[in-house]
Amino acid sequence: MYSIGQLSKATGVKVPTIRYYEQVGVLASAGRTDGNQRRYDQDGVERLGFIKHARDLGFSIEAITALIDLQQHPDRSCADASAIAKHQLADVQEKLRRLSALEAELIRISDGCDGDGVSGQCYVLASLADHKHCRTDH
Amino acid sequence: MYSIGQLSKATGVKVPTIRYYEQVGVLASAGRTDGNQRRYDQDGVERLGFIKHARDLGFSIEAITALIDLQQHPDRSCADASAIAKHQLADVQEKLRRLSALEAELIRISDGCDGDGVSGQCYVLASLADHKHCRTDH
DNA sequence: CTTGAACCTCTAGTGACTAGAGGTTGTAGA
DNA sequence: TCTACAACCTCTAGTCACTAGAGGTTCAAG
Repeated sequence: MYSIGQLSKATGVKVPTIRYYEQVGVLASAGRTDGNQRRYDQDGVERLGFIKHARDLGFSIEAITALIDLQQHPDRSCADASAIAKHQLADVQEKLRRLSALEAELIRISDGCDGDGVSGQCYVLASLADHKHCRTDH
Repeated sequence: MYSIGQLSKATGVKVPTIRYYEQVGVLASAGRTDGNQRRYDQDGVERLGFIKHARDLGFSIEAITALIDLQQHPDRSCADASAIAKHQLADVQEKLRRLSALEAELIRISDGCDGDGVSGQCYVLASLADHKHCRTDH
């Protein structure tokens, strides 16, 4: 059996975050000692590992709750799990697309000023003040 | 003179967001009518345009406040503006790096399951449960 | 002068935590 | 068995950048 601190070390998830996960219902409530402290078994370690891995991949708590629910019913269709993963992929790809445009613009802006001038002539400030400088849309 | 609604249309920033910007101090307080309604001049349009453009590029409100402060002093060195832009670029590039790794992993996970099986055999769920499936670190 | 769209302030909610206060429990060493 | 004290407990509030809604006031057209 693990205390919450030991579970935290085992999974790399901070103690208050574990309590938060329990509070919002993504992590099932742990058993308690007589003194009301949480105790976890190996199963608990695995469930939290699943959550951490999914969070690291950017899945929302809501999506993870749905995925865990599916995991609990091995006989159900996995169409939903597939859809959630594809949705998350689309989300990440959209963010990549947007960030690439931002990167291009920021490189242009950054390159225009090496910081040895004066604000009045600063290309960074001028670029931000006037969208027309921009090469991409964002 | 523009009312807050007209300023909103002119800049594409929502009315409550304009009030929020004023509240947190990134947008200077507007003049008021006798009836206490905000009124903006062309200068106000430009300042909000600057904020919007910078927000679209992902700069934090705090960074934008610093940039506007620099803009107000055209004789000051623009080293700080340059540093803020470079920092923002580094930030975006870090996010891009991370998201690219996530994308690769999510493609792998998504490709492993087309949603016509059963949860117990689902590659999506199996991958999330076990980090060992992963090709990249994240 | 009336109508109603647009304005005002204030509070609370979002997501996913993080920080801190104030109190209790578990466990190692004496 | 007692004593420290680290680790635990709950609860509230704060983070960021807004967004939503309540309840009341002002502006401008007809």
